[in-house]
Amino acid sequence: MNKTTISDIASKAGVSRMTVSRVLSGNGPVAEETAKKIKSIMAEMNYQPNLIARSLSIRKSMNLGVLIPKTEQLFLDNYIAQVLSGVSDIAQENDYRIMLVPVNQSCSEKGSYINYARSNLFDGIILVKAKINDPNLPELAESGFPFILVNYRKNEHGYNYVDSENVKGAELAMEHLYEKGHRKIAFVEGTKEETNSRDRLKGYKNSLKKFGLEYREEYVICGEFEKEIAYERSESLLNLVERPTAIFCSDDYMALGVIERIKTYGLSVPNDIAVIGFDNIEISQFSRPALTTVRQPIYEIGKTAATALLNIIGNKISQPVRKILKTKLIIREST
Amino acid sequence: MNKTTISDIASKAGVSRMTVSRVLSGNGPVAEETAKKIKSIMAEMNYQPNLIARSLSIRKSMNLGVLIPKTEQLFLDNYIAQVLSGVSDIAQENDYRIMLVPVNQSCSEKGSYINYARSNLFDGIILVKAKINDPNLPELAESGFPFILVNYRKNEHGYNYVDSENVKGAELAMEHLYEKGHRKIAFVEGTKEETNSRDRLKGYKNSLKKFGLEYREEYVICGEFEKEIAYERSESLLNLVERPTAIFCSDDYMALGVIERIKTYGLSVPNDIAVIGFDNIEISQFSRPALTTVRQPIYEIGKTAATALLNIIGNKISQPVRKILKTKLIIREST
DNA sequence: CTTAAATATGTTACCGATAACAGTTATCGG
DNA sequence: CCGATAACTGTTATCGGTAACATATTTAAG
Repeated sequence: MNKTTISDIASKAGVSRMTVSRVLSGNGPVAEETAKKIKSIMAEMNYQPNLIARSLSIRKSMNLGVLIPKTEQLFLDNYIAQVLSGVSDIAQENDYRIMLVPVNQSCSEKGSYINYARSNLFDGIILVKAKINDPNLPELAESGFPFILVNYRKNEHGYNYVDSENVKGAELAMEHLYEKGHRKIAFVEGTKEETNSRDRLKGYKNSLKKFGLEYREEYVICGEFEKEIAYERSESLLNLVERPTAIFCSDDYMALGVIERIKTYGLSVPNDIAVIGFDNIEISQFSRPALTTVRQPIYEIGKTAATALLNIIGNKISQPVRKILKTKLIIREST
Repeated sequence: MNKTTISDIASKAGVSRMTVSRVLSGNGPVAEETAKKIKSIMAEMNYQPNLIARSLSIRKSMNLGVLIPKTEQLFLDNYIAQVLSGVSDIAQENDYRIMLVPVNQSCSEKGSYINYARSNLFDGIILVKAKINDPNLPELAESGFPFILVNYRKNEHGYNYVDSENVKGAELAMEHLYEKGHRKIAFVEGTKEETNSRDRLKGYKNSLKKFGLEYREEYVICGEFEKEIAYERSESLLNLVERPTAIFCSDDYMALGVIERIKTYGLSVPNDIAVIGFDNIEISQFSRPALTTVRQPIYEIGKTAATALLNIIGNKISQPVRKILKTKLIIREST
């Protein structure tokens, strides 16, 4: 399969490569007759421009890099899948392509993905679920390379982000539990390394204060945003003498793990213990009991991030992008 | 952010660009001292090679294109997410990158994605869930461009594929239903345009014959592999005078839709009607009742496809790739 | 009818890397 | 001590496009 190049077309049409290039791009005048001839030759020879060569020439890759923390079976994470859907839709509308880059969780290695910015592979980067102590971030921000954070909030110079109302979302969840009569409410943290996890904890604490409830250390455990870990560690909550009557989990996956563990104790959700999640992933409506949760508009977050990134790339924006999307309580059966 | 190029490094080090290139690739001899100096300058200047330029030069993009049928919220499809996970893992191991390309369902437009093959963007293509009458396929096969089909079987010259045992998988499901005592078994087809859907239908028919059961047209409906459509159309099954006692669905999403519909009739699954799915997507274990289904090793399919594709690209393989992975019955509560 | 502007096309250089070939110097065996 | 080989480095051309400038031909305006 030897590719047809612009030179092949040019020589067959008896014109210079430049004339062919003009037909391709539509810029610059070409005689109607010439253009017609060139077009027919292109069709006949199945010509497709070499996009790599074009990228090199115009100094734009027409690619967006989507960097996601590398985990096992990457895309099974429904959250990431939804973000990707949003990004993909916007990219397509703008003739951009998407390149997936799983980056190592252990973000300690410096220069691990800042190098992608320097590799000319992407015109911009979408960083999903960045970690708070990620040493690449300051470097990236300083470099001026177009990038945007998804679900990571940082109000410093050079940072752009799209996030959802995590603090308020957590408060919504807590209000709901409080109204249901719960006073002993435990909290399952995600990872301490992500801003949205911290924000949800903050919302939890805010609410306790507001309702005049005591903050108890033994009521807070860390589930690392993983179902299995939440399953394991929730044991400590269930063994407490003053067992909580409700458990607020920082994400749905952990909520599912916690519910599973509660069942092993022969306890019922929500009668013995109510459980609420966060995110509203696809499964939450199918699990049993169906999960009460706080909806994040994840697909919209992806769309918003991609749109903003394209604006940054196109220099259509001067101010930093800092968007916070609304969350919403979705009441089902687990509370 | 002006990128440092190989020329910058070369002139700063007082050598030719070629020497720098040799240090980069590790091919060709470079004096230890020179190499050291060049490396330190590269580090100092934050040099990263322009991968676009390199691609043009070596005539390899180091990208795999993953073409998936464009649907709403693309990546929510758990099947695609699992394939992607597998592909991504293998790609990473081999320093390849993944580019996602949603392609229009209406595959009628000729040349829609064959052009990707000619654009030099990819070294190979993974085609997920191709349609039977896709006019691009023969053209692609003829072109000799490296590609592999996932869940599409076609034993013709130029076609490579990875699929699972769909016929046998369907027979496993039918056996299970038969053993459970069911004699009136309905079938919900996926789309007639995919080979795996046809294969499952074939397995259904095979089993009917084997068990001496009559094939009834009114027992077969088409759900287009969509939960909502299956929900709608399953009505016709439930309204039959001789209502089926079991419904075999070509995929899990449709099974979920069917179960939902059965519930609206005030009937119970599995007591009144048993339902079995296909795929074993993530949700199937969470739904209620938990879904009995036929597991496809989707993640492995992705891995296998990517591995094979890389072999084809590297010319390490001369024979067509035709792999069929095993399916397995997973019994839960819906039967 | 002349000149300026618009149209149509070509030339040269360049994007940033690598391949192929060509020197030059150092090393080694006989 | 000399020729041969290996080690090191450079030169030139090329991948397939596009930008900037130059030139030739029309067309329009005065």
